[in-house]
Amino acid sequence: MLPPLPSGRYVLNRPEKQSSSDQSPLEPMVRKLAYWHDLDAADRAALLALPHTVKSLEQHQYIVRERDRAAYSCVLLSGFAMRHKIVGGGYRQICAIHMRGEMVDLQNSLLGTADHSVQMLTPGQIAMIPREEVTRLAFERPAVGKAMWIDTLVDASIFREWIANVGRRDARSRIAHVLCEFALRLKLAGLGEQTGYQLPMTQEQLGDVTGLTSVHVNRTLKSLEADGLIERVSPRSITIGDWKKLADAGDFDSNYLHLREDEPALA
Amino acid sequence: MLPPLPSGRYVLNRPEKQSSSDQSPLEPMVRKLAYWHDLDAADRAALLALPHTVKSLEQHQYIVRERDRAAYSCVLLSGFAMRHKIVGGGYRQICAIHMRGEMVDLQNSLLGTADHSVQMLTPGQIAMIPREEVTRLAFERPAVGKAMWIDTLVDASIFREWIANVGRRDARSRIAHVLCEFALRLKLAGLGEQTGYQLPMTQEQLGDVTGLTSVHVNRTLKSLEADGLIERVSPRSITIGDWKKLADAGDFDSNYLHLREDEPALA
DNA sequence: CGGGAGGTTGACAATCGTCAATCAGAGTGG
DNA sequence: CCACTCTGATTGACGATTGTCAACCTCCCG
Repeated sequence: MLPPLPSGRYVLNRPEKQSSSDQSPLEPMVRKLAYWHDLDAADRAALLALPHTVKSLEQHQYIVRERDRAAYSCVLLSGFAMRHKIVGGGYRQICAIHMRGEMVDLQNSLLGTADHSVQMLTPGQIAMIPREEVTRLAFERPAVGKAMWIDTLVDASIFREWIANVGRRDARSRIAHVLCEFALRLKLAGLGEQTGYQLPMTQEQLGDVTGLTSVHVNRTLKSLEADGLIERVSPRSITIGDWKKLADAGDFDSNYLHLREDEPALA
Repeated sequence: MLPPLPSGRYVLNRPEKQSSSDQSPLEPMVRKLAYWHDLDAADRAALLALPHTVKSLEQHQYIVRERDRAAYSCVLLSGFAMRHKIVGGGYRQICAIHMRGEMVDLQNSLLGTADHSVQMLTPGQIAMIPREEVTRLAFERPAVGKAMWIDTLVDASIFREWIANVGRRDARSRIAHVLCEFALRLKLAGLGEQTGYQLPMTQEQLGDVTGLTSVHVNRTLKSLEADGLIERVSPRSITIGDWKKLADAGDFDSNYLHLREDEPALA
């Protein structure tokens, strides 16, 4: 028996009645996986046929809490989420930002207990898939399994880059670097342009991403703006005036995102 | 055709002649994978039967270089290795330390080009396995595949902890934290005790792990020693006098290592 | 005995955090 | 329509952790 679902509003889906339609809520996940590895029609159909429950979440609502034993794998359908850890003294470190189509806890479903929390940054929706269904499919269909494996490896590559970012870059470079990363990832998810986008987080959260205080984030953003690398008409809107200058300031090289070579974003 | 092997001294192995012996160089890898997921006799035999070439490496020799296209998956048989990234300004960040039995580039074998370098910290030996052999086995034998997948997920969990370590802890906590992590991991690999071990790196490298300068690492170690949390008879030897005090100082909770519950190291 | 790598120490500088006040905008209720 | 409130952004003054520079020491090895 699966444990009871967390509280919230639910929309039941009957995948067998809509799996052939591209309106399935799981469609963004298929698109993301197919980006990493070729999936044939049967692979895609099997993914769309995964039993799932769609749930609407409010801002700040938890998807996974540290030390949970997750029974579901969750796919983010809309909105933004973050992974974070709380360290001694009550400080928080955000170690990943997730957006539409990303599988939010493949990690927690194969491992026993969650080693960190996942929380909504904005309101949004998730699809909950029983964890055994995901692992079963991964081994029944090698193409699907490889795509998922690659997906976890790319996540790990981003973790490594973030270690370098908070470990060895100064505040200005850290901020510039994450602004570049977000530009490319939002564009890939169809949620923004490389030349500008809406930041889905506060300056305090940006501080928790970069290991800085919100005060210093604020000063650094202002300095980047003063030097003409970015523009901000409202606090959350980022316009990248000169990509090359921002990428230089952030020591940014998109290699670690493992984008496909036909991706024109590498400039 | 596989690309030519890098230069170095080689020892050819004939796995079919020794796969039933526990003297196979791949034995430490099997032990590590079996720690994550039950492997039956056939799984173990299939792992030991993987074609491989043993190679001796000197200190500082590279296993993988950033932007390489790796054709082999490497298993560390002896010695220590590190993953690192070079950031602008020539600073280096070490993002992982590896020891006996660990698979050093599952990441780089499924992904195209390496996003970081892997380099020997000490002299040692690796086994090189053609990458298709590894992925083939992972999907032919689900238990092996799951063990490998879990292995990459635990690596990712450690990356996340290191993001939090360099992002949100002060120098004293960072150093204490890595000293605790090394104690447990060295013990698990049978290379040390939880109460003390030989650190396989210089203070400068410890600085590259923690995002500090070697000077500050030195002062911090001295301070930990002055407070009785550790002892050092020689610069590289670490004796942990009071595990609880060191773990407290380092805000250390072994949950993220995903050790088995029967592991007595959790104290 | 000489050379080199790594460890140790001190003086000083700089980045970044802390504290605290103020400001701006969105939503709410009267 | 207008206080009122709350969250997040902005700014300044000051302090502290950590980096930089430079010297010296210690040990190992040829």
